[in-house]
Amino acid sequence: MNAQRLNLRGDLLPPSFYTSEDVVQLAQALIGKVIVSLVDGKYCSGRIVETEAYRAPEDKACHAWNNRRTHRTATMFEAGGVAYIYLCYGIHHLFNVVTGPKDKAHAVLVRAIEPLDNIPLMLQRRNMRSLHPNLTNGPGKWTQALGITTALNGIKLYTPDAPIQLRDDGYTVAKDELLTGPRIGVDYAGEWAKVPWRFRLAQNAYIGP
DNA sequence: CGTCCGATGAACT
DNA sequence: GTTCATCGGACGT
Repeated sequence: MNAQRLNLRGDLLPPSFYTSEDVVQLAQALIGKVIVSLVDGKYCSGRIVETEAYRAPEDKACHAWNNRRTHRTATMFEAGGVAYIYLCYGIHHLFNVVTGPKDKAHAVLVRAIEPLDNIPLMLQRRNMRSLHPNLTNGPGKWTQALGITTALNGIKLYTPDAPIQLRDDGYTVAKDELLTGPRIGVDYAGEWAKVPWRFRLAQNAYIGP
């Protein structure tokens, strides 16, 4: 699909956006950015409203904790700007933005988006009849709505014809609109379960509680 | 090879 | 509040 002809909203984030070693700051910077899906020749998009930062080697909640390199975690060690997508509970495809330089296993989990373009397509993929927050208000829900699966693990997010793209349409987030708290579902990680690395856009209908 | 279990979601009571 | 679908990864044997 030709991304130019589609007149996608905003500007593609350049590779330099992803190079910072401060994954916690990048998790905040990604709030408000647009994620575009061009899967199966169809276009849809949404605005990122909830993220979490994961940072190997020290972060015990990170799959690459202690710099564990396996077939699954290999993608996290690549240079920033690629997708790390893995299967959770055998059902859900969870999407992360890999950040930082090569061999630093840092990533931002996108937990929720606000739907923007082609909502009928998202409803169809989710087997829903009408717009409701549970269309895209969870990490396994929004990926289903956008047609994202592990088949796209490792793709570059910054090329103009990529099936998943991150874009900046000028939307800005004020400091007092950014909610901060501990990450979800990582109780096994001891002290690392408590670090405030989860970020949400305040007052948005698609964020989790 | 066997077992355990997860960065979840949906359908229950 | 609870249960469970469903499967690849991780790890021990």
